[in-house]
This record gives sequence, C-alpha cells and structure tokens, in this order.
Amino acid sequence: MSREVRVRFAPSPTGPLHMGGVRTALYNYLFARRNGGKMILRIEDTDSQRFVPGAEEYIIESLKWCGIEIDEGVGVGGPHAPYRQSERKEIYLKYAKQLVEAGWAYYAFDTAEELDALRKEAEAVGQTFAYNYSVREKLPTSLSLSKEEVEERIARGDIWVVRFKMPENEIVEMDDLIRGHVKVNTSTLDDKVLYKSADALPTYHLANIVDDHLMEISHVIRGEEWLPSLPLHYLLYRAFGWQDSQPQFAHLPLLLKPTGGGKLSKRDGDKMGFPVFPLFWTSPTTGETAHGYREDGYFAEAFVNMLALLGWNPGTEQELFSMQELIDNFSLERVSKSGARFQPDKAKWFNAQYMHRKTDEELAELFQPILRENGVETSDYLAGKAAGIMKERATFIGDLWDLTSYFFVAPTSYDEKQTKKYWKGDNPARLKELREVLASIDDFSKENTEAVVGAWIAEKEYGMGQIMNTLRLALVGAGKGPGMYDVTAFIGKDECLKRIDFILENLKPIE
RNA sequence: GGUCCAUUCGUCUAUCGGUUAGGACGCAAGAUUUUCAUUCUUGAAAGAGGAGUUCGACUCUCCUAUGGACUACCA
Repeated sequence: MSREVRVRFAPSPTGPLHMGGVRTALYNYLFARRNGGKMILRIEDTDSQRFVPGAEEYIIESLKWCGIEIDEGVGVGGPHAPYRQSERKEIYLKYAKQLVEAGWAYYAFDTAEELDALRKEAEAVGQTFAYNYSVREKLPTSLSLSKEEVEERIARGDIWVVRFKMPENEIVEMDDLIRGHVKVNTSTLDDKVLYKSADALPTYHLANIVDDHLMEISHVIRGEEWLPSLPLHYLLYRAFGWQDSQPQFAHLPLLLKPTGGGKLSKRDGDKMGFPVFPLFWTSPTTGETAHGYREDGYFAEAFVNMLALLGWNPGTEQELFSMQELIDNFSLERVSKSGARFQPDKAKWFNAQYMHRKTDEELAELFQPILRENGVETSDYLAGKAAGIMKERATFIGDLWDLTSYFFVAPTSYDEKQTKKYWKGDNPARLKELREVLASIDDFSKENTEAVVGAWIAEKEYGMGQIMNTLRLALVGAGKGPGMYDVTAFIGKDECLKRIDFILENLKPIE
C-alpha cells in the first residue's frame, strides 16, 4: 500500500512563468490527476531581493488559462496553509537550529565580501574555492570558535548564516523516477547555506525540504537543474530523520533553444518571433514586455498539447490529446531523459489542428470580436459559417479576417494580378451574361446555383476557368477564397448582382 | 576547471537483444482543383566514434567525443 499522491508546483515569483515552468506544472498536474492525488501550489518567495510584483498573479492566471487546476495552495488555501513561504518564515529557524544541535549544521559568520575575496584569491592561483570540510574549521564558524564567542556574536547582532555540514567522502545513493540510480561522493559537494539571519529567511534548500515534509509531498517533480542538489536534499531528509517519508524524485529534461545551444530563454523568442511565456507580460520595473501564447492567438488546449509532448509521449502514434486524455495516458516512465528542443513550427501546427476541429459555434464566439473590430455587425450564425468554411486554411483565429472579409464586405479595389489575367477580352461581356443567368435563379443555394451556372457554361461552351475566375474577381476582388458557389450562397443573390454591377461600372478592362 | 546528466532522420520521438529502424513537424515532388489554400500520394532524411558481452546489439558494459545542467547568504 502506498500513501496518497501529493505533488507540488513551487515557482519563485521572480518574473513571468516560462513555458518550461508551465510544462513542469503540467506534468505535476497530470501525475496528480492520473493517480488520484492532489496538486499543490506553493510560492517560494524566500529571496526578498528578486521578488517581482505581479509575478504571483501571473503564475496563477497562467495555470488557470492552461486548465491546470490547483487543489491546495496559494489562492485556494488548504490544510497546510499558508502556502507562501514568506508567510511561513517563523517555522524555518526552528528547523535550522535543530540541525545545528544535531551536529548536521553550524553557524558561519563570514560576510559576503570576505567570501568574495576568498573566491578571487583561489581563482588567482587557478583553483576553485569551495566552502566545505577543508575550510569550515579555519573560517569563523561555530566549528572553529568557542561556544561563548558564538553566543556572544549572535547576541551582539552579528550577521550569521547556518550552513549544512556536508560529510566528507561519503557516497550518497539516490533514485530518480526518470534517471534511475545516481551516486555522488559528498566530498565534491559544499556546505550550502540553509538559513540567513540578515533577512530571517531560509534558502531554497531548507524551505523546500521542510515544506515538502510538512505538506506531506509524495513526489517531487521538478526541472533537471535541481539534480545537482539532490544529494543535499537526501542528506537533509536523513539529518531530520525524515527519510522514511521522503518523497520520490523525478527530474525533468530541460527545454532547449530551437537552434544553437543552451536552454530556452526569453531572448530566443524575441529573436525568432515566438512566445516563451504563456501570457503577455509587462515588467513592472523596466516596462519591458514579452509576448504570450494566449495573446498571440494560441488555443490553451493546443499549447498544453504541444507542451505535453515535448519530452513525453504515450508510446502510440496519437498526437492530439485533450487534457483528460493526457491524464489517462500520463506516466513518468515515459518522460524522456534528454533535453527537448522547442520547435515553433510544431506549436503552430498543433494550433491549426485545434482550429480545424472547432465547431462553427465555437468559431463564431472567437471570431465575432474581430469582425466587430473591422466594423462588421453580423449574426453568430453567419460569423460561424464563414469561419467554418475557411478554418482549414487558418492557423490562428486572427487569420480568419483576411480569409473571410469578402463574405462581409464588397471589394472596392481589385487584385492587380487577377485583374490583368481575367478582366480582359470577352470576360467582362461574359460576366454581364452571367449576371442575367444569376438574376434568373430563385433558389440561390450552393447546389442549385452550381447546377444552373454549370449547365449554362456547358451550353455556351465557355471556358470554366475564365468564367469562374472573372466572377471571383467581381465577388472577392482577388484570386483567393473558397469555391465560388460557397461565396454566392453566402452573400446571396442581391449582393452578388450588386458586386457584379459595381465592377462592370467601375473597373476598366485591360486592353 | 570540477561534479552530475544526456546522445536514433534537420527537429520532436517509437523501438525495452533478432524490425525493410516506425510516426509527426519541416522540406521536395506528384495528384486533385474555377483561384488561393486545403487534402491525398510519394520521396529524401537517423542509431556520435571505438572497444567489449552475446549466436546476434540502436537496445547491456566500459572508454572517448559532443551537448546540457549545476558549481551564490537565487530559486
């Protein structure tokens, strides 16, 4: 029997949530839902320096847009509240002290400046300074100073930190749900800061372990950048005596740049013209803005589908998944181990697939605001119908206006190429004939018009291409669009005749 | 530099010792077509290199190379 699955997404509110972060949240969510567990949102704001106003709201809104539901945490509350680490700050000192008393940690009084100097010194002779077993007893720490002096310094208000006392030359053996068995020698690790007196706040490592334990987290699913600190976290669980209830770990591969080396960054999006954030963002400090998938016209379902398959696959050839299908199929075993290059083209392809699957009703709702922007007032029925006819050619809702404008607005100018090709010779005269044919039709349905006009063309032995393209010029104004009878049926008899009359009167034939 | 992780078509990936190494994006060609598209068909395109283990390795082991992450009183 295993305990209840409880996972957490624990971002830091230092800016807009990156799409890699969204994927981490998504995998956590899918895992929780798949296993009937809980999804927790914890905000890790233990770095007062890097806090960015609005970032937390951005994170919550992003998850909401993606359909990632939070069961417990910031914004929804729960039995382990508060879920914002800055509001939990009193609880961490106790745990830091517990570690010192047990001999797993110690006080250190070095200043940031002193440490910088030591690093520079080491660098000068081609070495790397490591705060570990080799120096901790030589530096001003509770390991080198007398008990009285330590107490006096603390009482006096000296700045101190608590550091983990990393054991020397011990092999830590770890298991990762994605990577398998990993071993590390502790001598290669350093004494990480766990708690800072300067702001009375823990660092990530302490807060993370304490909160995961207190919140009864069963699985930690996070980015690969955390793998190097996994030994520390293992040791921390051991130091607290919590190893029996320690969560299982899964480290996700990173999202890489479309081209070149390194992980995906904001700059790549700016440079190559794709969003790296789910939502539009304006920096409250610099005023800088960043594109968002939502504002750029992507459907949340398409974005989520694309993200899910970037580093995970179900082992079948299915590519389109609803959230529920993702939940039904998800497993950590099928997450790949290597980083995945993000491909903007594939994101567009996913969006187009979702576009093609939208019903006329859904399209109408999305399209109406754009129609209104362009000064078109029409029924939902017609908006949806026009969009439905053309959706196969669209990737974004925003493409629809260009694709359908002639359904709503008569052309006033004519595409040059199409004019040169068809507005010459007999064509204007034939269009005049066609006008009379159309005028005689009562049932202007697509099928009937096609039958009548087709018969007329056959009888007169006119060229189909010449007639239809001339008509297209008159009705659409360009050499594009769906089948002509889609257009005639949509705009109706009166409008057809009006447009034909207009071109006959206003466009001079090419000699 | 050190530590850890990774490595199948250009990209995302399937394969869990025996396959003509499959699919998708993108690309190219062809077909369809009243235009532009769509759609359909087809094609080019891959196991980083070297040693092992084995009757047999893309698959297991080791080495090398390459890529990535980490190396803060940031997360």
